[in-house]
Amino acid sequence: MPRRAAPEPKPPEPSTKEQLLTAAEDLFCKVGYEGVSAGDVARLAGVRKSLVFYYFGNMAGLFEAVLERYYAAHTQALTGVLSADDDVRTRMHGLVDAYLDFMASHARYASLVQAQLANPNLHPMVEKNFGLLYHLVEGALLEVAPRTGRAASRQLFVTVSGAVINWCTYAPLLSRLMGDDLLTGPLLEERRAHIHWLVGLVLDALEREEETAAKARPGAKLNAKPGAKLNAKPNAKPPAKPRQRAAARR
Amino acid sequence: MPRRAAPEPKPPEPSTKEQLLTAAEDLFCKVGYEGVSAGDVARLAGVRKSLVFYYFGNMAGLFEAVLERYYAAHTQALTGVLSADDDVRTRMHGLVDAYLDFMASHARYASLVQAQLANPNLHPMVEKNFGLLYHLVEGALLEVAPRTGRAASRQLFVTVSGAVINWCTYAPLLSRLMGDDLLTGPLLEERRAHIHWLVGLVLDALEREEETAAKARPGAKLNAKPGAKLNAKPNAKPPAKPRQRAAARR
DNA sequence: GAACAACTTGACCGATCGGTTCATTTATTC
DNA sequence: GAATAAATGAACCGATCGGTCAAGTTGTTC
Repeated sequence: MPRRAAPEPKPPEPSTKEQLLTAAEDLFCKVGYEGVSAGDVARLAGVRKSLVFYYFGNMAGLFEAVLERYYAAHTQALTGVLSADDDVRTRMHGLVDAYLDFMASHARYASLVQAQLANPNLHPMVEKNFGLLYHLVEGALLEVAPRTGRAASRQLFVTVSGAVINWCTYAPLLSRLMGDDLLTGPLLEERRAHIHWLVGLVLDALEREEETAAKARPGAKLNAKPGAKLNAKPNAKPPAKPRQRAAARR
Repeated sequence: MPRRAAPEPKPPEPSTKEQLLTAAEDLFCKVGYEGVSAGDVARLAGVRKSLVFYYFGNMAGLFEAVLERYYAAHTQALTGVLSADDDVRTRMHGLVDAYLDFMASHARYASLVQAQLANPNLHPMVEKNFGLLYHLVEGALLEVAPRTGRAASRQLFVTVSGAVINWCTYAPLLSRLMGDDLLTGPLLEERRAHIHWLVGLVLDALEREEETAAKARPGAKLNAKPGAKLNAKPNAKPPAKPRQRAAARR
């Protein structure tokens, strides 16, 4: 009973391929790519090992299929907020919320990808998708930050993404040290407030720097440089309910 | 010719054990713990595989020996600056410098440890040493930050350590995207300036918050709370040459 | 029901792995 | 130089791995 096209569409009953994919997700996240064998995946999925190779060719193919799922969700989570037409400040805070929520609810993936990124001979698909996400986010940051220097968009990218991701990847470890779960409840909200606070400090500072730079500029050219676009509402919090969670911000 | 004790003490000529250790360092950092076999290590060291087990018992023992070396250096790099008797602001910036310099020059280790930290079933020695470093740094941050809340020391720990470490672990990948090496030259200095700038923003904000909190407090108890100790030199840069590199700070 | 494709099974293969065993060599000590 | 312990080399073992293959089963189409 491999396919359930017409007969009984009510309970979609995951296909063997999907069962394998789900099992592989579980295991990859639990013990990393290198630690998973085809037999493990098949056993968890309740099928024979050879089906792994029937459906995915080899282990790398299986891994790519899992990564594909993850990156699709990841990209979608970010493009949503970045394409909103809020003012830039709201969009930045929205990015933080979207990023943190996504990572907190996909923390196991975060660890999987982080382990891959730390691996010098990383999978081409990880490199490709990381590059895409980098250009996406760094490009968005160029709206408020210069291209180079101590406040460069590339610097902010590493800092902010690290602030989000490391909280999630360190979660299993830090939860033991702190005695509470980092990915839910008060500690997650404390993290959210922390990052929003930080982003606020950075945006304020960028704004001040732009102001002094504009004052120093003899010709009164306004809004001509990156960083100028955010002087609409200096130092204000995002205008009421930018995401579903705005309570803990200030 | 295994031992060179008395005969020719001039060229110390690394013992077989040290050759194995060095080879293991190389390989672990290059392909991660799981990706290294005893035969690989022995081949690189130019000896037989059985010697790995003769000297280290098993692969885990070899890994522990490598980690021991690394963590000793890591801990020493941090305790040095943290025990200095500079004012707290200088000490914080010194911590950043020490941390960044150490990580940039041990980037391969950073990736190795990061991959381990992202691994859910991590090695006990990694967990132990991470805990020690966490308590060391988080304890130091308690001097300037509260224990809980959006600016909590534990929050700052994750943010600052992530800002340093991720730059180094992402380096192989980002260097390709940025077209220049992240771990040397101008990009490393840009990173240094960025983190110092960020730390400065955070310390300034903590100071302001402490001031307003003190004003709100009816009894004029000064310097009673964490965060109070840094109001000696508000918003000033560290007093001239706190580390060997203070040029790029401001 | 014949033909066909999609799916599934279970046995199998060569390679590699961590680890062991044991004989041999080397340096040291008396 | 005999005795001894440390160090080394070489062959080997059982287990597991990724991957293949041929044979079978099941569902679909005519």
